[in-house]
Amino acid sequence: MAARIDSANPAFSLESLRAACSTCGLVELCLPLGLSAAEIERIDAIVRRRRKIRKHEALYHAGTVCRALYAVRVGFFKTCDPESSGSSRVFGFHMAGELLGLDGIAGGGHTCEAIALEDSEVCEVSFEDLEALGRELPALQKRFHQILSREIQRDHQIMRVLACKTAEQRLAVFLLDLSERYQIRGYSPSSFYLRMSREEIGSYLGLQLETVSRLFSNFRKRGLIEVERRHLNLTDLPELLRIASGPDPAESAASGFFAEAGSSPSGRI
Amino acid sequence: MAARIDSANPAFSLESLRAACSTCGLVELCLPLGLSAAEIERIDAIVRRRRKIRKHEALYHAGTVCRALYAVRVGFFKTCDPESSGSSRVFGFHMAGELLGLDGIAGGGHTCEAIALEDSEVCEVSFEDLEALGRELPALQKRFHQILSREIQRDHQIMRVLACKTAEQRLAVFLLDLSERYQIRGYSPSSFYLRMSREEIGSYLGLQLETVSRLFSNFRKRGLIEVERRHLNLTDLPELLRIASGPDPAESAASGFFAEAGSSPSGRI
DNA sequence: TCCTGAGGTTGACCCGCATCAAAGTTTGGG
DNA sequence: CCCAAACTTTGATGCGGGTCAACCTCAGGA
Repeated sequence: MAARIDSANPAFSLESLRAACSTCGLVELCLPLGLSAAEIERIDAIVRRRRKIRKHEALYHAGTVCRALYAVRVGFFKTCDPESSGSSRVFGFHMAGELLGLDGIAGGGHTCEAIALEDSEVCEVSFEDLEALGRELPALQKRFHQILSREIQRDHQIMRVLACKTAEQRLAVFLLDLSERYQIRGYSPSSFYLRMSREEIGSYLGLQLETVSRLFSNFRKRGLIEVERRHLNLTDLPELLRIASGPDPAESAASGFFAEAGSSPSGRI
Repeated sequence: MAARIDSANPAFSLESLRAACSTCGLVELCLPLGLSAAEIERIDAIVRRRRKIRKHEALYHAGTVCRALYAVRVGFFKTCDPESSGSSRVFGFHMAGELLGLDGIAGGGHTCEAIALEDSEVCEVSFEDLEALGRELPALQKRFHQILSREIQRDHQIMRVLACKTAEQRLAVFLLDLSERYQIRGYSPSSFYLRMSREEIGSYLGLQLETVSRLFSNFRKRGLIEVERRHLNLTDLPELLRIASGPDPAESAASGFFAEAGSSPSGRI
């Protein structure tokens, strides 16, 4: 699954087990983006360990006072409210190269939990160490602030969708977002597996699972997608884009969700 | 209006016009929270100027590449999508001591604009300077990260509300949030003026202005509030809390919005 | 192999809120 | 002082999507 990116590594060596960023194919997506080789080696030193998280297991729980960040190396996560009360609200889905745990920085522990949706692997970075190194490497400091700020931007986009868009628009936005993020990582933007259930999609988009299911069927009938269980084929990206940006194609589409998200390869990150 | 807080200052002096944080009554809310007197004096040096923004004027526009942050000193702001298309989506309301412009850090300019809802005043801090000083003062660096992280936490709470709550719950959550933030600033938690229109409230909560108006009337009839145009009196805070946290009082209320927001004086900041 | 439970699809019904409409109220400018 | 525009309230109506329910498929375990 992640072969295409991992193949950028020289090989599966001892080196790649100990060190981290210097030999990682995700260097162009993750924390070290834009840093020099020398700077990246400094980061290697604070990446404590790589943790493997099995499907359905938690990387961290809500309330945990773990003062660390996690970079997804392999796999797929969701962040959500504690599962204690059955249907927990999903805040986001997280792919390789994305940082988890940004909500825990403010103190008082994580406000949500991170669950692996497939067997995954993360790099753990002590937040203390990251701050300390940031004081030495302005480029790292700036990069970290950029990541935090972009998370805020992204949350705003989700708020836009939740507050203003119809169910149909929400699903189109969601599929296009996934598409773009897969493309950035070197995968097909139009054909991929959904790692999450209909219920998790619905929770993320503020919809019921039945509505999500109906919309998939509806999109299929209109020839926009092919869908078989969790395998998905986006067969009409332009039309999906039109749906996502608003019901009225004549509208100048000035400030639609994807007017910004699409103008530059923002994706997550 | 802001007299109660400003009265903490020695006087309206020349000093208070030039310097900033050292003589500011908001020191316990704003960027310098938790820093030593010596550290705060260092911050004074990078607070470039104080800008006055008149009601309805913009502090910054979307797309502006201004690399600065703004701390609200006096007044009240909304952040929203560009007003170009009439009804612009509101992302948040911002009171004294809160930081604006966090979305602009990621580069590519601000993604939204900040409009004053009353005559206001902000302190401008160059983001470059803040990063540089953060490298010297770990406490400042940590405080800044805390602010960014808390903004993310807060956005998650808004997403929770938008995705899961009914109109009635949303308005109750909104009123209680305002109440708490006024209280933190030394004002009455139960009696205050709304600085924003029904339409702006609706935009923020993902509702139509008519729905907001109807809910105000409904709450009035139920004896929860007294409302006269924009003056508001919360006469039954416990019941508002019950409404906000969920329809079922028997529910353990484990992960409701205000289970967290209420347990500690989080407010904004 | 069957059994079981989780996940997915589809239908029927209806409620909450959007939408359209109209009238009252306040504010600010000439 | 008056007028126009902005804001607010309230009513009538309709639809999008929530809710309840039934059935189907698939994966994993005994």
